[in-house]
Amino acid sequence: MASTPLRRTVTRVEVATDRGVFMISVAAELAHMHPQTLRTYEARGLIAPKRSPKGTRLYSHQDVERLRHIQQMTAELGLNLAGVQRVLDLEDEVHGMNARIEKLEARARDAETELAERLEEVRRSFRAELVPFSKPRPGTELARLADVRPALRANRQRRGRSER
Amino acid sequence: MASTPLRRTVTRVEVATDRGVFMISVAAELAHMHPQTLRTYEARGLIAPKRSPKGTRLYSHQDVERLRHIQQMTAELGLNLAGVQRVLDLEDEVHGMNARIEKLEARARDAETELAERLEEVRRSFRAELVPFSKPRPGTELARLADVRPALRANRQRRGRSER
DNA sequence: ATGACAGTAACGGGGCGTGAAAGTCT
DNA sequence: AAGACTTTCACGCCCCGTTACTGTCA
Repeated sequence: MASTPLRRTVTRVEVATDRGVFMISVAAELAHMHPQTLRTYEARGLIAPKRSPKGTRLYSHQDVERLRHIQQMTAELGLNLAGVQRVLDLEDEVHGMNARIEKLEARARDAETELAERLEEVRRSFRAELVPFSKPRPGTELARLADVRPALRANRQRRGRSER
Repeated sequence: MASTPLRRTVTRVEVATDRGVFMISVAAELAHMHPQTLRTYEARGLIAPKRSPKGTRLYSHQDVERLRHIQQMTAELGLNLAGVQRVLDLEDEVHGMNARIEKLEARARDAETELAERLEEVRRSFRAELVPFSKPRPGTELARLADVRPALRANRQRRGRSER
């Protein structure tokens, strides 16, 4: 039986982050916690692992991440579980608002460039269809239409005042 | 000594909300706390009352509000002080973000109505100076210029897709 | 001299992590 | 039969609100 020495190999597996794959002992070790602590957290509603058909808890990658986050709050910052619960709620809220802000910023930016583009387009069409045309008499609507940039500038200033 | 019976009267005073006016015993009573608890909170950095020239703590109306808020978190929700600290920070953040969202929403709304107004104005000027004018031939730039609303509508839809 | 302030220190109840005991399933 | 899961319960540490003691000032 001169067996070849055992060799430790490394494998890589693709798993959905919300798929329950770790049993409680593994999840506890990954999160540096006591298994019983994980059960307590579940009873408190801080975490909700899936269950196997046999009833054993199955923790997903996301669950482990959450556990680590909780561990950091309790061990390093000294929060109790009531505090953890509240903080998790607030952090969710903050993330939601951040996403909202991103979208609003993009929308505001779009609307402004849209405005500039549209006016530019109008100006171009105007010229294309009426050329050749003599320079509009100063002070007329046509004169203003011939160059819309001053309006845009005034526009930006007006908004700038009410901001930040 | 047939003194007239004492009569309790009510007075009203205007005071800046950040002006230190309550000594510790009063502030403690207003917040339903023990005076010593207030000193502990100050040592923990949860509250920062002003000081009189003699060194006695002076709590403002805002301070009392904050104390009540802390009291509600510890007594009703069961947070410990570490949790309170973190929650207060997060709540500040949420308030700041809320203000930011308000401004962004107003700005986006302005930009959109601005766009509509500007185009409408262009259209009106156009008509005013060129009337009487025959109906533009369909498919020409002039036909599109004569009514800008379809462009606006398409515009809104395009933005709508990338939203919420 | 009384009373409210200041600070430091000790008691005590409750939260929570850990460990043990007992049952079930493979 | 051994081992890992399940639940329930008890021990013990630590946080923190309260109380008590002492000193200072008006």
